[in-house]
Amino acid sequence: MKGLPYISPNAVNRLPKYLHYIQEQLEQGADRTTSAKIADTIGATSSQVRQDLGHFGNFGSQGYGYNLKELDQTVQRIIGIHVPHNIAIIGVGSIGRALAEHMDFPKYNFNLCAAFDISPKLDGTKIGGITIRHLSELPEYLENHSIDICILTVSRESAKEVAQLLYEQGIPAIWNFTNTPLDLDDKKITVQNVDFIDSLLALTYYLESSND
Amino acid sequence: MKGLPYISPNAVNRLPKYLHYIQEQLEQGADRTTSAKIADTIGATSSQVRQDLGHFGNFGSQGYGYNLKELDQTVQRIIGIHVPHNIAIIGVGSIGRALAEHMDFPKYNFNLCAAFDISPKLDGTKIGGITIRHLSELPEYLENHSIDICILTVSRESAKEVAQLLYEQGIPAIWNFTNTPLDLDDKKITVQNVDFIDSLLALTYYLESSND
DNA sequence: TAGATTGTTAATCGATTAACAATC
DNA sequence: TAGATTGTTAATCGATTAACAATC
Repeated sequence: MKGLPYISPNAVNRLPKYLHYIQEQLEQGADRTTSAKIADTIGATSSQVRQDLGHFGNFGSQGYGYNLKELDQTVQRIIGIHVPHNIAIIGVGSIGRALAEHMDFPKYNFNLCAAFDISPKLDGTKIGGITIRHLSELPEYLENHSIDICILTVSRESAKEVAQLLYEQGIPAIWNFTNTPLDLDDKKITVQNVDFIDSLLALTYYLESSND
Repeated sequence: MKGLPYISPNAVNRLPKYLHYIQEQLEQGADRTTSAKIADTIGATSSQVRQDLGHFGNFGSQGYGYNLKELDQTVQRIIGIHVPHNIAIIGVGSIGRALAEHMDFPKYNFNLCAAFDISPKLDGTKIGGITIRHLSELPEYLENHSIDICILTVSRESAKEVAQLLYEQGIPAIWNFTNTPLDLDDKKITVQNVDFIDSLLALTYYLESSND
C-alpha cells in the first residue's frame, strides 16, 4: 500500500475496528457485507465507512457491497500487516510479561523475536516461548537482527535512556508503555504511547458526567 | 463539579495530560503556569487549553496565568478524582495482575478494594496487598460493598457473562480489557474499552505511512 | 503604568453526514 | 429489469485556531 493518503487519527483508530468486524464475519462463514452493516456494529455511519475506505481505493461494488475475503486482505494491506513485523520486548516486568503471554501476535503477522530485562534473575528464563536476554545484550542484538517495533515496558526511570538507545540503533517504532514522553524526533521514529492511567481518568470523567 | 458541560472525546483525553503537566510542575516546585506553557508540553495550542478549561469556569488571571496549586485542585475536580473511587479487579490473569501491581491507584484517589478470579489456586493468595477471592463470591461482595469501577480482565469467553452480572448489580463503570464489546446499555453503565491490539495496529499503520 | 495573559467571540479549518448519480 | 449499494460531491456540523478587548 504505497503512498498512503492522510487520514485523521480518528479514522486510523477505526481501521482496526473494521478489521475485527471483517474477520469476525469471516469466522462466522459470511462472504459479503455492506458499509451499513460495518457501521452498525462499530458505531459509525455507512458514509463514514465508505469515506474511510474510499481514501485507499474502490473495494466494493454497487448493489452488492464488499466481498469479505477481499476486504480482509485490503484492510490488512492498508494497516500494513500483510507484511510481517519483528517485535522485541524491552523490560519484562508485570506489563511486559502480560503482553508477551496475552497478545495474539501471530494473528496479525507480528513475530515476537526477543525479550530483554535488566534483572540477572530473569536472564535465561522464558516467556511466551522466548528466552529473556540481559539488557546489556540489547545493542549487539539490534545490530544483528532486524527489529521493526520495540515494546518499551521498562521502568519509568530508565525509559528515556533506553528509548534513546533504540532511537540511535535506528529502530523504526516504539510502543511505549512507560507513561513517560520519550522526547525523540518523530520524523525518524514512530512512537505510540499507551497510558493506562489516562484511560482510567477519562473513564472517571465520563462516570462523573453521567451523574448529571 | 456539578452539571458538567459537553466536551469532545478528544478534549476529555486532554484533561489527564493537563493534570500530569500540572503535577509535574508542582513537584519541581513551580507555583504558576500559563496556557502557552501547558500547550507547549502536551502538543496543543494555548487557545485550546484556555477553551478546554473555559468550559468549566474561570481559573486564571490576566497577565498572570494559572496558580498551579489551584489548577491542580480544579482539574482533579473536573476529572472527578477529588472524590475517592472504589475499584475491584475481576480476573487475575497476567493483565489483571500487572494492573494490580503496577498502577499507582492511590495517587489518583482510587482504592483497590478487592480482586476476584475463577481459579481455585489463586483463592486466598495476594496481589498488591489485596487477597484474591473466588469469582463465586463476587455477587455477594458487590451487594455488601460499594464499588464504583470494575476492572474487567477475565477471559474473552466469560467477558459478556461477567459484564452482565456487573451490570445487573448496578456497577457504575467498567474498564474493559477483554477485547470484547460488552453490549450493555450505556445509559446505565459507563464502559471504557482498552484494546491493546488496536493500539499496536494503529502504530503499524503510522509506521507504514511514515515510509512514504 | 506597561506588559502579559486570560476569557471569549469570530473565523477557519477539517471531519462527518447527507444526498444522489452511477452501476452492479 | 428493479432494487440495492457503492463512490463521490456537496452540505453540515463541530472542533480548532486566531484575534483582541478586558484586566491583572
